[in-house]
Amino acid sequence: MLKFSKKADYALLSLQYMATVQCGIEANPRVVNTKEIAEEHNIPVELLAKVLQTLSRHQLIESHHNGPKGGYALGRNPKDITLAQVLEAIEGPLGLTDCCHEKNDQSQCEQLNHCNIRTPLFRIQESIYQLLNSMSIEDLLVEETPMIFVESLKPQGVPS
Amino acid sequence: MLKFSKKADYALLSLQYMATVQCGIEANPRVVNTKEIAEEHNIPVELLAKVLQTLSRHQLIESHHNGPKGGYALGRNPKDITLAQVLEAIEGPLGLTDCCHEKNDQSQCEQLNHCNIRTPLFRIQESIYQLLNSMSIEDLLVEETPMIFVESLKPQGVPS
DNA sequence: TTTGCTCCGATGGTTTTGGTCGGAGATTCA
DNA sequence: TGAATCTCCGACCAAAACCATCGGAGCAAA
Repeated sequence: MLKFSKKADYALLSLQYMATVQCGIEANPRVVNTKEIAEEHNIPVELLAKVLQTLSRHQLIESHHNGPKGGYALGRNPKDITLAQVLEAIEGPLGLTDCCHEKNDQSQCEQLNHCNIRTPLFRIQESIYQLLNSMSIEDLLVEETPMIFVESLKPQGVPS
Repeated sequence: MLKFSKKADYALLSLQYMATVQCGIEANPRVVNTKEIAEEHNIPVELLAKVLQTLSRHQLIESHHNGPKGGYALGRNPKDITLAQVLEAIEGPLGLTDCCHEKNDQSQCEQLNHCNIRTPLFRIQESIYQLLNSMSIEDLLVEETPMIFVESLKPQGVPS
């Protein structure tokens, strides 16, 4: 359950790779192209191209179409690119249920006219979003990422 | 992104409903049948039946096949049924990435032989699991539920 | 001018999901 | 006993999402 799409995986891998190239040992801000990332991680080139295009369209990376030396580079500091932004760009807004982001007021959700679980689920969703928004691409670089602390939604603790 | 399946929604709705019936105003532990839940929430009966069967198979609810007065009832205290258990029963184990629960050691994931994002993602996944495991069916009740009076013991018509 | 890149749209195949159907077994009630 | 009603199980189909591919246009550097 709650699986990322492969596109999302590819996006995260690419961003992590670009971050290591730009902020890693070699200090020169190099531009990487699609083929390089694809071969590095064994990803279909055409699909990865679409992923990178999407990221570029959302200003998460910058495209340098400079002919043979063109490619992509991070648009911001890795610290300023959160996982929530990446996933939202690739997979759309976070929504555990269908009735989350209804365009109109009570347009749909006609199936669950007696829906009593909306509010608790919204709270869970909000917590997950905070979680994803608290981690950035920079956090993917360090070997041992610090443990994430998530406050329990329940007032009192639970025996787990 | 990260959307629950409709089956999962139906499962949560059903469990919440059964909890209100059993632990609500009327103290008699009544058994509810599939049709009642389906009509209450406007869910296809056959699909809901499958969901309830799955929940029963995972011991989250108990089936009472007592002929015309048969049905389902919660198998445990609502406090002891966590959302993680429900979702895991319906949608399978939690796994953000494909390489999460590989059977063998390094069987698959040949695509991402240079995968550097595994560890951070595992931590996120663990946090989400803790989150889902910290909430129970009981927590779905405490909301300001719009008085789902169970006066509709014999649901006749769909309330528009 | 040629090469190699980004970019965009369209398309096909595969998997997942939502939903349906029919039937077997068990129990209650008349 | 027989009819009705329920759980239970497996198979099946249609729609949607997803993965992947292809072709082509535009642009900048060599």
